[in-house]
Amino acid sequence: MMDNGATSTKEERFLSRMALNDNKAGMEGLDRDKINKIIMESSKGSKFYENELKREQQVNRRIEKMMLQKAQITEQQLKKAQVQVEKTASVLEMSRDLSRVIVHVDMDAFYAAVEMRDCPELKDKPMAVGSMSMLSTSNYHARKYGVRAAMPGFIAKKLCPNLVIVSTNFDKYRAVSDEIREIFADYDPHFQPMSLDEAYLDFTDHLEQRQSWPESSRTHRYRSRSITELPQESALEETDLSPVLFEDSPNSSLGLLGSEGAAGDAFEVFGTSVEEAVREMRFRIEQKTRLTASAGIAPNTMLAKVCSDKNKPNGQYRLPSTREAVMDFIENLPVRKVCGIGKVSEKMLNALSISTCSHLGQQMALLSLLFSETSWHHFMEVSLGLGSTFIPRHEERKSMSTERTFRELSKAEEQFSLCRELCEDLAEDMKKEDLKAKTVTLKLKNVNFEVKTRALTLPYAVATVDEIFAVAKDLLKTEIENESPQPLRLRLMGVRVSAFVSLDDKKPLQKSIIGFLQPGKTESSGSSKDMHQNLEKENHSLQASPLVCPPLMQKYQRKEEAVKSSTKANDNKNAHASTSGCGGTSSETLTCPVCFRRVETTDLNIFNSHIDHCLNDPTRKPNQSTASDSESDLDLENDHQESEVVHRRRGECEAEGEMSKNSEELSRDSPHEGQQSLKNRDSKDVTSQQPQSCNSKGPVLICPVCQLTQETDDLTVFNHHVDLCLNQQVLHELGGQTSSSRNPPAVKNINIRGKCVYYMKLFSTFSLNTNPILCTFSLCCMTALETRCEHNVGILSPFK
DNA sequence: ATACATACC
DNA sequence: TACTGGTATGTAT
Repeated sequence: MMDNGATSTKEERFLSRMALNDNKAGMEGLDRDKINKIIMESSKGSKFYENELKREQQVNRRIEKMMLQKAQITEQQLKKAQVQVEKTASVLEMSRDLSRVIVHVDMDAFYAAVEMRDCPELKDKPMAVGSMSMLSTSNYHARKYGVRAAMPGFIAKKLCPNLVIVSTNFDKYRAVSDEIREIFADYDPHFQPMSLDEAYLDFTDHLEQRQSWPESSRTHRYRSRSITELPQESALEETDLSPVLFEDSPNSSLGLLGSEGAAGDAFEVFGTSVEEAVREMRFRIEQKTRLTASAGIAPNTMLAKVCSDKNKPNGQYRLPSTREAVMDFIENLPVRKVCGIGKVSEKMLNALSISTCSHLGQQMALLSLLFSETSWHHFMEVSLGLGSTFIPRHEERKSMSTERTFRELSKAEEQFSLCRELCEDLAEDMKKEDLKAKTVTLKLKNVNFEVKTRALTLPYAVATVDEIFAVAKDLLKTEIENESPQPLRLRLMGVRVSAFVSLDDKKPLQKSIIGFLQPGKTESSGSSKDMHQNLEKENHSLQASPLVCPPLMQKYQRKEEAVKSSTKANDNKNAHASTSGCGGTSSETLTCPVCFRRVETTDLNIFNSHIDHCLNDPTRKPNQSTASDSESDLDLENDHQESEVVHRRRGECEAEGEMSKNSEELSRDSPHEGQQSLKNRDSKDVTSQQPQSCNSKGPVLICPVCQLTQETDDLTVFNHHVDLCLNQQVLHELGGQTSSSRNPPAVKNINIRGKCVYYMKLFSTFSLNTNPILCTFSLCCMTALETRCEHNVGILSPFK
């Protein structure tokens, strides 16, 4: 009886893992039960099935644990969590940025569409790209049968016996991808490709310019059919493939359309609205490639991604940039649609009766108690309809790997030679990108589909076949020995390298910080380009997450970029300052990133004290100091060093909004750990925060942003104040016109903060253990940085 | 740092 | 017959 019960539960739960995923476009209204039955019948008893079952049970245990935890939560805890969550929400809310226009473009059934285009026979047949073992994608016809990506071909065949399976032609897809990317670049030169067929674009700048474009610049011709390589089918194809016009287009210029028959001369004029611009882009894609794309338009990437799916295929959807529209949109959005919430997260959330984003918002307090900080922060952003409002430039790669699946391989000898082959392939790939890595990971999957990884990090970097194989071989050998006298029965082997070091020098980091703080040194120790690269690298080691960049700092980036040109214009002056000013003798001094004065020491501890002082002393702020000429030069010089590197870097990730957010949440959300230890670590500095002038009664802290004293010694409260203050200042500053000389304080403060943050960043990189804490605010920055570095963030998503 | 899990295309 | 491959990141130890 018990057995029975357990078995039936097993089966039932198993379904959720194994069953058809019909949340993709083109899969609505299918006979799920029938499809699932076929899938089950095809899978049952296989090793794969058994393994999936095992994993499913693991997830179930995880859920049970979570439910147990949930049961132990008291009303009081929940209430307290609710307060925290609401506070965090209000801070997040303040950072909402609806000013950007983000577009997510996604080709429709990409590989399948390419194959259909090139083989008209396939046009009205259900087809898929891949193999009997695995499909990459299927056309919409096949989707009606439940055939979809990531399904093995042999099961797909059972669902749809007439299915035609075409093998992949990656070179072709890459070529098409290059074509569409050319078009993307016209709308956003910094667009971010997510795969061959998908990209995020920031349309904001394009739209601004577009307003003043003449019609001629917005006019695009239909593909000239007489030149088409496939003349006889092209007429058919055109009607077939080109539902270019959409009812939703606001000012559709139907009247200008050429007749269907007339080749060559037909053209269309597109308007200046977002919809028109995106429609134009999709039109051009189709004319150029004879393939269709779908797009989503929204104020951030997370939403844009969801929107692009909404009217797929060959459609687009715009989510207006108002809070109301966003919240309405989110309301009934299934959590599974959100990038970053997959099968498992969905199941866990479902167990808590959460299936839509509005549920997510309603249950935040609970979620904050049951999930990790990163997770619930992500949930929180999702529930508020927040996401990344800028397109992060592509980060340097963090790993490279190659793996192969094969029929059972049990002989050690063969395993070693396969391992070597993999290393050869990998070394070749590494060479193409000039990479050297310190970590080698071996991946093994046995015939029961159990996956194992074994890694080793070396004190040096490797790049050649022999070097990599030497490590991989050892790892493999250990595994074989562990299993002996049984052989390892493998079905997959893979080798991955990670922890890359930059090929040129890879100097000790300590040197770089000195270099950075010694303006003259840039010139003397190498070209500024080298410096740039060094810093860039260090930067990358810190760039935890390319995904979620908070709105505020994103703004900085754009701002800094705007400033960059003017900074560059000062290059002459800078060069002058650093050579004639103090270039040669600066090896004994460091430049304070707060006051920009030289500090005559090379002792970082002393220097650190100076900065402590500076941060707490308003008169040291450059905008208030009596900026003599020489100081201005220093200032510029400093900027010169930073212009290329720091400014970009700032924008990239160490977003200030994120910092305040992180620190804010960190300090409150993990009272046991974060806040407590922070406070302990900081107690001395809190005291030092107290203004010398005001050594009065109650505890007082000075806000580094508004400079006003805050009558509290509660770091959480103070922290919150600083966050609010910062947000307000930044928003105000950015909301207003260009920073006229009328309004320097805010700007200056921001800059100071930027440098301060950067400074902290360096320090956290170099693990300077002595006096790492400069002041409460810096601590927040630093903590936030550390948090970032350790936990990364995602997404926003997609990604955040 | 390592291992394993989740997610995305 | 037959359930991928590549990359990044989150979670746990």
